[in-house]
Amino acid sequence: MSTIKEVAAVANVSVATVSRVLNNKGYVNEETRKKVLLAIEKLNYVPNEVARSLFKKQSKTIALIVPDIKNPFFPEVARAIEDVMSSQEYTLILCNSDGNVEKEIMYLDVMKQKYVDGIIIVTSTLTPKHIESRDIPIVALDRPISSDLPSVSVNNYEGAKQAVQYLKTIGCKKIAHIRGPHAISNADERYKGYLEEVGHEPWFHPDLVVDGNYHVEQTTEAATRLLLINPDIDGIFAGNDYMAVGVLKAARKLGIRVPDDLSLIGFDGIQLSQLTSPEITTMAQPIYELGSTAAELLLKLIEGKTVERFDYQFEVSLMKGQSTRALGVIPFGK
Amino acid sequence: MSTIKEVAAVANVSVATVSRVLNNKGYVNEETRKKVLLAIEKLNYVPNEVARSLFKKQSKTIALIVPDIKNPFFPEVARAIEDVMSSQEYTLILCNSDGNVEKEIMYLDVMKQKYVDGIIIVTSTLTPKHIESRDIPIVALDRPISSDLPSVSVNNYEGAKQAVQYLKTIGCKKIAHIRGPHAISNADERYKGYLEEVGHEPWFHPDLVVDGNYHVEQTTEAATRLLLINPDIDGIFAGNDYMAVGVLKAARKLGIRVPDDLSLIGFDGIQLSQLTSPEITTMAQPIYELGSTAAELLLKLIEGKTVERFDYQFEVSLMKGQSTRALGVIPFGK
DNA sequence: TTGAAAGCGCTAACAA
DNA sequence: TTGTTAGCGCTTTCAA
Repeated sequence: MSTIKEVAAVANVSVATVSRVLNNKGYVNEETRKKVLLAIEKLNYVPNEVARSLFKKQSKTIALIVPDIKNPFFPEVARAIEDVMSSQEYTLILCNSDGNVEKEIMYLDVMKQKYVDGIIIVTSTLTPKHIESRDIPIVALDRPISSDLPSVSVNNYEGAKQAVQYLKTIGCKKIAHIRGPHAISNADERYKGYLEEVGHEPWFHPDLVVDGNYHVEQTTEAATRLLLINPDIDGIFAGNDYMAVGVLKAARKLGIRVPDDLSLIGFDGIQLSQLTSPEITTMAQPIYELGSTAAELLLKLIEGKTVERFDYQFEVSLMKGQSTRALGVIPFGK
Repeated sequence: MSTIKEVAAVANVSVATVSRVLNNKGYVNEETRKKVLLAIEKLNYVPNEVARSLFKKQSKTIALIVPDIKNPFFPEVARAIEDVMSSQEYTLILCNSDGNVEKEIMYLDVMKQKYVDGIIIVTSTLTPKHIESRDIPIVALDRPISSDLPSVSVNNYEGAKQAVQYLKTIGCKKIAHIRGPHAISNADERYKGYLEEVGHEPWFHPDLVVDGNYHVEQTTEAATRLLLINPDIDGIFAGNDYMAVGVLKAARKLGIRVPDDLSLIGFDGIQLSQLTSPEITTMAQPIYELGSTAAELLLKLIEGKTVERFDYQFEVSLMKGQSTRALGVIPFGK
């Protein structure tokens, strides 16, 4: 790999001149520019980004910290983020925290050491203190950290209400909820939305809410128990699509037909929801847009531009699959 | 962020001494070391990795180039790679190439510019020439580039044969194959394995092989047509689990019962194969091990260690799900 | 055992 | 319009 010095030597100019043509900055004679370009071509020269970073104190690199890239929600946002980043010549570092504070902090510090220009993080455990003390642009994704920190998420509460309303609309008379982890804000919001819609129904009972913990296996077990104890449940709102899959498995095992006997609605709109049979009706987040918005917001923060908004909250939309009864269709045998 | 200079000033020593204690290199008096450590503590100092990189010509960073992180196979390897990398204090850059040569080359060059220490790549289009001219440690994952370039993959041919043999074992009399893209080596190998097993059967016909192109929708359509034209097909070997999902959707649409009427086997063993109902029987790759092996191999290459092996080829193993008939069970109505 | 100083490859004052 | 030079923060020779 050749250096700017070598280019300068070949072109018979100073390194400053080479730097000028490289960055299109400052005056440089057209003749000279050509000479330099020729030398660059000849030596197959590309500037050393590390040296540039050292001087400029920025690396054209950002980090994405997620709990686990294997969770199918995250590859979708990661792809969106990488798309906008690479279009701006930025590079994306991927980190898996397992939702573990120590790992999150470790990554934060390592990234800072590497002069990473900014960070997008999905966390339920980090506090504003952790962030502010590190003074590096950060945007929270999926789960806001605090109201005065940049974040991109969806209206989980409203979305959950709409999900349950839809189940009511199609005629469900007893609706259960498989909820996500108590420590995660979006799971709480969705739970609250559910409660708001059904808490005052005569049939409502707290036992209709069970923990799925965002896991398929745990959900399958929990849903199996739930459906065994309450055979009259005819609607389930799963806290996310991943858990909805678990419900589907439980139903199949028990011989309960979806949607004939049981209507199921999920949340997220990840690709997986469209891969099951039946396809899962879900409250879809604009996942790609979440990622790209977070990326663009971070970019603005990095470039010191004033941002008009700090917290973006998108709405979710009903995506009808085959896991819910069609409107007005009376199920067999009822 | 404080610098080594400031630490030196506070500790009242030279920067060289600070560097020595930082790196545990060269002689340094126990007293002096303590002074320095104290200063470091006091200033909350962490060394600047970029400056280090510039000097050492290495960045403790590697890149992973995959076609698309949204393809559920890749998050699983990415996680494995990141696990071993982060345990060695390396950082992982993620790139999506969409299987596009131009993008692959672009990323290769950008990574080189960033002093990335090595690259793990999943590609069907890059040639040895592209790699060698860039002289940077590279290991090919999932798809070997050439026999003399480091690679980690599985025995696709053998795996495919075993898949088809299993379908025969459980009594399938007419077995079709949904194959992956023609340009991808592993899809070809799996196709060859299938052919080897059934090419000479009296019932075999080239039309039993259709293109799924590693896409769910395309597979659903192709499988629908296939099953409509050949209602006597009782076994399908899908080129990967992703496409097997498509077959499942087609079967459901047509009212064909899996596994009662049709036995289905996939390839890969991604998590998705266990999320469908029925769960898909598949030839499972040791995905995590593939990733971690690639990572370890790359690390050795980076550190200039001699490697005993350049091409790792793992075996796949049958993972029984519910998409294939149980051995010896005669299906209803036959 | 320690420090001075050169240098990694680049950018940007400043001077010419 | 161009060149000289200091400096980004670090490591490592070399000399003391």
